[in-house]
Amino acid sequence: MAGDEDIPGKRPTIYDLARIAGTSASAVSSVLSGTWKKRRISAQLAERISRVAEEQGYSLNLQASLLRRERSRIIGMIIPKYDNRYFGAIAEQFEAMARARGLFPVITCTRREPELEYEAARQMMSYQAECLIVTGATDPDRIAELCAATGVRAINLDLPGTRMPSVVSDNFAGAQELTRVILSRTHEAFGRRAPLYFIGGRPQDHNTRERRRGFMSAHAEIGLRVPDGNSIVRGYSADKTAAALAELGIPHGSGVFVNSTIALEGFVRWLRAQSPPLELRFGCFDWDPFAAVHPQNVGMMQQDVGAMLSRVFEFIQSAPNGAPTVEVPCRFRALD
Amino acid sequence: MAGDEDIPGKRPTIYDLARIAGTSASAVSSVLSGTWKKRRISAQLAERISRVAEEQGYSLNLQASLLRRERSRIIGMIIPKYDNRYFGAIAEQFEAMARARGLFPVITCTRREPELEYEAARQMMSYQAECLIVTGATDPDRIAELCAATGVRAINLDLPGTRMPSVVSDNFAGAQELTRVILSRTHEAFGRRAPLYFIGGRPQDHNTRERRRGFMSAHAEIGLRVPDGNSIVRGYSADKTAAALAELGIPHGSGVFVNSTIALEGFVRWLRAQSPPLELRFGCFDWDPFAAVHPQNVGMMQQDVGAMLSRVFEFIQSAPNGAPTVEVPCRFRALD
DNA sequence: CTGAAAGCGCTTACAG
DNA sequence: CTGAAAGCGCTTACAG
Repeated sequence: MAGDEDIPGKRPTIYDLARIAGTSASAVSSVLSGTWKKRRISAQLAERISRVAEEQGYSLNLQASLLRRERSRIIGMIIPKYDNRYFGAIAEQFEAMARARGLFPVITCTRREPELEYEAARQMMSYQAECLIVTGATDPDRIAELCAATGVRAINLDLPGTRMPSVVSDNFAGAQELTRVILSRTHEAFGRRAPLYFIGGRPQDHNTRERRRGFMSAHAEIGLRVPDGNSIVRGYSADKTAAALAELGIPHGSGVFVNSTIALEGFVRWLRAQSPPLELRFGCFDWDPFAAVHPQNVGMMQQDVGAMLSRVFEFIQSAPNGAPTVEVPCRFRALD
Repeated sequence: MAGDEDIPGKRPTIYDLARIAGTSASAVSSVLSGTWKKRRISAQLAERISRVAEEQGYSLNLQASLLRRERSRIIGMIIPKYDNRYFGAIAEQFEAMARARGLFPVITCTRREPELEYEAARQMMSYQAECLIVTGATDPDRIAELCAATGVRAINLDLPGTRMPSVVSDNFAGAQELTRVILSRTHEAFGRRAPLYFIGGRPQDHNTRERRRGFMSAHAEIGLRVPDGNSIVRGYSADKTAAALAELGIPHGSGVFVNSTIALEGFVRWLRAQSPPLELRFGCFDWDPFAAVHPQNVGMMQQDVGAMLSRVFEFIQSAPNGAPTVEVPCRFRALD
């Protein structure tokens, strides 16, 4: 019992446990990994091994274990932000759903920097991830190529690519519905039908394009033409949005379509700073519980994170050919 | 060139690269890990190896590399939520700061479930983390014990423990300042000085106790006694908070101290549902950019995530004895 | 019912 | 300037 088994700073291995329990490393390994019934190890030995492992504060060396195993069960995700209700919810639910399926989730945050996205994806390959979920990536196709080269299954979430399966919201339909609501609520409140403003997003990105298409379509339905000047599409940044709004000068009684809660942050800051107070109505594509109670907010289009992730895991299982894109409906949420 | 080096599904190893480049695995390893100058390998060979690695889509097997290395440079963090501005900011900044220091951050979300917290900590040991940041843990001392047994350095963040160094906000001073502001703004608005309500948190947890102490102290300063019935401290849950508020019935012209944005979510939902509208003033311990523009919000106490994480990394470097607790000042933020 | 042995893909002293 | 070899801590056929 006494002696050299307690070298400080040195973590015990299965060989240490075997020596202490008076058995072999093979037996220890199979007991600790739960495969001992099929090896028909006696319950007594199993019990002794477990006790010794406990006493010694043993913990498996995952690196060694994974190196030997054929499958890693690691599933990676790269995501632009944590500090945002949409992406925060994605990260949180992804971890829970992965664990529920017996996988080991590893997430890393890439801040919408293409180089970081690529480096993070490479690191996931190094971790031996079996699968990579690429969320909101600036250049998903470049990452797709990397994954293809290493034989890692990859799936886009939030933003689609052309070289791997993608799961995105039905941005067109969602934006169309949201635009209709803002138009009608603005009409109710101010008695006039004027084209809305569209604030936020990147002109090139798929989501912004689709949402603008839905926005335009809802205007066309009621015979309204949207002037080119009614848009501020200068990227996902609250600061830039607020600055641009100050230049634009939105008149009293307007309606505003805000694209993403990130742009909304700049918008509400700007709105709050107006003096005298500016009366208008807005809606936002994306959900935030505090933004939802803003008195001038007519409602928010919530992306269905749970449903999107379910589709992602279905793609993982079914391994479809080509690069199909699945669109998931959004849910409109208002407080009234 | 042609031949068997392109077995599909099999990732190339340094031995494959060595064979193709006509050199040894040792040379490949040192070139790819950047130690080749000190091995005085010819620039020409280094160049050839790099090219072959590129062509073959080589990526390092981190498991094998870490198994062999003496240090992992992995730094783990367990955190209760991602989907929250405070914890989201912690996760995001932690990753960036760890990377800037040449460490590999691994974060996992434990949903305030003590069993998950413990399991996640065990998994970090298995990953060979050199260090574990324990954020907002329900039972930090149990995790401290686990880390001590495996020789992993551990540091508490957000909630202190008695067995490892801790970094927390100065909850007492922050709550005192916030309470003073709410008291004075309520007085300005409604002309009366009445004790505030305290909404949210867990009665046992350190942060809630300290914040209540600051709350009480600010009342005592101006000779106000707070009735026992003025508190709702039923945990961190928006739903429970909203339900409890419905029972309590806060009168017109009151002031409310909301403890955490999680409780605030329930509070604003409840407030918005009141008819006729309830006029009161509130402040919140924790920052949220949308909650900040709420018309009845007098300001928010923002925890200084950057400063807290800097202290955490200082603790990691200095490896202090015992279990010192550092308190970091908060910043009051109002929009007016 | 159990153990000895090979080997996963690296890194690093060691020997030229 | 470069390579052969040992060994990190496991898992898993294989042989009793």
